[in-house]
Amino acid sequence: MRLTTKGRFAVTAMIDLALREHAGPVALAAISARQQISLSYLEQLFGKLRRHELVESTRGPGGGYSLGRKAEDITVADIIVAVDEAIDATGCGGGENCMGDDTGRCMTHDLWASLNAKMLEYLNSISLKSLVADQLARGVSIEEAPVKRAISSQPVVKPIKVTAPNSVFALGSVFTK
Amino acid sequence: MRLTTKGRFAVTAMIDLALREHAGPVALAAISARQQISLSYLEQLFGKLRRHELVESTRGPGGGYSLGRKAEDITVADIIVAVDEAIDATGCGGGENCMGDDTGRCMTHDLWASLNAKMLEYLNSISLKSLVADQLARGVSIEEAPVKRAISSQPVVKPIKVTAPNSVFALGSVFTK
DNA sequence: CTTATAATTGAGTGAAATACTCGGGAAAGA
DNA sequence: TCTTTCCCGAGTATTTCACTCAATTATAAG
Repeated sequence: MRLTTKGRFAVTAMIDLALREHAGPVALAAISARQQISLSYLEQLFGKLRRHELVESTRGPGGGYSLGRKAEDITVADIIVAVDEAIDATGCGGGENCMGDDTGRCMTHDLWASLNAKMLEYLNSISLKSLVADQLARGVSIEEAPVKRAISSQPVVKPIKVTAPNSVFALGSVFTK
Repeated sequence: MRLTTKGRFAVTAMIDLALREHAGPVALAAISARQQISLSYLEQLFGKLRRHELVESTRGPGGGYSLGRKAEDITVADIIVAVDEAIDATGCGGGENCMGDDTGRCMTHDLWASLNAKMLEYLNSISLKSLVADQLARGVSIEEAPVKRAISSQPVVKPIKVTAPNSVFALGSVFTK
């Protein structure tokens, strides 16, 4: 597994969805507006989420997405894995000898595998429901999105683009070398 | 903080160094040969490790690198942070409002901050000394590196290049958006 | 002093992934 | 039919990663 801004967006979008799906499907356009995530990008993310059965789609007017199962049965790890397409977590593959030594496994194999397990365990311990509860506790308005200032509906301040991964975590997985 | 193959190489190299520094400085060329890491790349990594005082250098013939402090006082987190240049771990910066909602912090702020803390805590709990002990227990030979096969000293099998990050973990940090 | 060794520095490079956009299409309700 | 909304594949710009190359400085041995 791996965590990028893509995963962060996905989790954010899923929280947004979970917060308002009680009144029927939520359209991506609405999430896009509220969370300031590009619609096209959201479509891409929700395509993956749907294929992993984390959400269900309803087409046509009044349509949108709803959760594929109960919020308490969806974990952060589920979401991340869905959008970031988990890669072989163990790293350096089973048989390959990934180092200069003559021992079978590389010196850091256990270390990374263990770290990976820890992360997964943690992210798996957090359900979407608990994240939603956090938001409610903090008092987010489930109602309509905070409408944009009237006059210049599109503020001149252009959104700062983050093209790069600007990652906090990124750990080698396909340990070819 | 973030974890890439760069960090993995650094940890591997540090283990190698810790394993053999008892007999004086270890040259990068030796580590390069044993761990199959490009010398130029190691130079880059050790430049950073030195600036973070994790290693000390000795120039000239017979020179090389030695640990900057005791192996039990160097953690995996120290090494990762040194080479991957920790970026603001909290993400989405203190004052910036990083979302469409009107609450101060973004909906996932606490989540990532917490995950980051967990990882750091874990990586900080593992000392270089313990990694070295693991290797010794597994029976690595501290003696000379397994010398390359005589005839074709450079095997025709060219090392598989891993240009990409091939990351397991990568989480947004500079949450500009 | 000379020479070889080894660290030190800085700039540069290719590939690949990330973070998107774009455009057309297909289902479903009004 | 017309609009809304999901659906999907292709394309693109920027960045980072992983790594190389060239030149320099410091030190010890001869």
